[in-house]
Amino acid sequence: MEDIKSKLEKYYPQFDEELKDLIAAKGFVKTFKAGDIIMQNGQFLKNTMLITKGMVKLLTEGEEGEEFFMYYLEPGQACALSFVCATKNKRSDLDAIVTEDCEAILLPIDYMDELMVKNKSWYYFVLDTYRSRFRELLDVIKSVAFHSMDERLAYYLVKQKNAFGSSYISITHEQIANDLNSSRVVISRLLKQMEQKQKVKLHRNAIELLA
Amino acid sequence: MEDIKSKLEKYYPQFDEELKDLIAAKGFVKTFKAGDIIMQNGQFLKNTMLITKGMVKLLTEGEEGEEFFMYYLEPGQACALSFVCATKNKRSDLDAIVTEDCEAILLPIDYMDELMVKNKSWYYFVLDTYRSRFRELLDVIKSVAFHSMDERLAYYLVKQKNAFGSSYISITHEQIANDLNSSRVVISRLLKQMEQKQKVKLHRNAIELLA
DNA sequence: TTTGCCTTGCTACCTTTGCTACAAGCAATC
DNA sequence: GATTGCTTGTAGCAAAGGTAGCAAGGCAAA
Repeated sequence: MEDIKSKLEKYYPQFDEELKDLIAAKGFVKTFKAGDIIMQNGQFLKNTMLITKGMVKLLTEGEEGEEFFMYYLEPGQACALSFVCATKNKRSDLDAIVTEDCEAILLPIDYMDELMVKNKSWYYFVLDTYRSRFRELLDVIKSVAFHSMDERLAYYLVKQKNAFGSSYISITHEQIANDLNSSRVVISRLLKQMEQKQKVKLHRNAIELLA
Repeated sequence: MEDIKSKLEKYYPQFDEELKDLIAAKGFVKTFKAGDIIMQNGQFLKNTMLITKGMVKLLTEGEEGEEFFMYYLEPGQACALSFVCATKNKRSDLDAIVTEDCEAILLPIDYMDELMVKNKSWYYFVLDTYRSRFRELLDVIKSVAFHSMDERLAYYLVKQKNAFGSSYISITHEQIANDLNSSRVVISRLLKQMEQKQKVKLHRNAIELLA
């Protein structure tokens, strides 16, 4: 239990003592391996998840199983969907896949309503999570609606760089194509052009962002 | 004041007595004309808006002023953005334009925090609004990410039909092109194809959805 | 009635994106 | 070192979507 509390102190310092104690008492830690699917379209959620380690990738699926990358969740962040769905026991709309071995504190959704009214720091946290996810979705919409593939690719690479904190991005062209719902050939083509413009340096299984 | 309360009873029946009384006491009614811009990108929000008449169109803007339609707000609905931005006094990300003369009850955002903790029916309303708007954004993303222009056009027309409750949609090709961030020629082309497939009947300044 | 504006239809043409196919390169394994 | 599989580079082609330009028709104000 003390274990949970120290994790909360590290990654969720904005929580007040009362909240941290409650989560430490009622929550539990769960770990996931890279590749695990921790949430799937259509599934019911029973817990709110507070990420404390690793990285989770959120994506949406098309009718024919196409994927479309939306955003990453890092330590200190929670899944907005788990709030949304929690309250009314609704199904989720997104898939969440672990990209780096991951650890999260799970809190049964039964406590949600009570916490929202009783604890101010939780209330602010939830609203903040909503706001940032809402914003994230808006950015996604803007990028697809207003930008062509080359711009989206550049935006995507920057997002990767920020998420993983390195200009050396380990990824294949194929994976990028999946995330952007494009095709491998197109991505390779555009990356070549970017390389000619000195924007990236291409390696096998990796891309280096220049400047 | 009684006026406000009867409007609330009609369009927001899920509110409990206490909440309706409070809104009646602290809120005020404001009317807007078609074409009015009631919220603009970058603007601070001072009030939460509960629509009681007319129709408001939410759209996002690209860097070069391109528009992109997202969804409509009807009586009984509130702007999720006004919740999001309210709490932390953040700027809005969307534009809201009145498409049909509109009336709304405005409630200063100062009451938001208090209401959330004190009033359950308000709390549920806010979460519900979040969920439906979140879903709406997800649908928008899916439609742009996975579907070609002809499918998006069909989806758009159905959305219009549902919003205005009529298969006879008063709109020009140019306006549709703006909403979908496409071009007039493309929309006219696709509409012609739809007409040949007996899916629509084209009129001047209007489109009739068949079946 | 005439004038002018807006809407729609249509043509020609270009760019972007996507698909198929194939070759070359790297890496791991036997 | 040969085999196998995954990744990347390229070429050729097709479809979708965007641009420019112009003509015709409707509608309304002068």
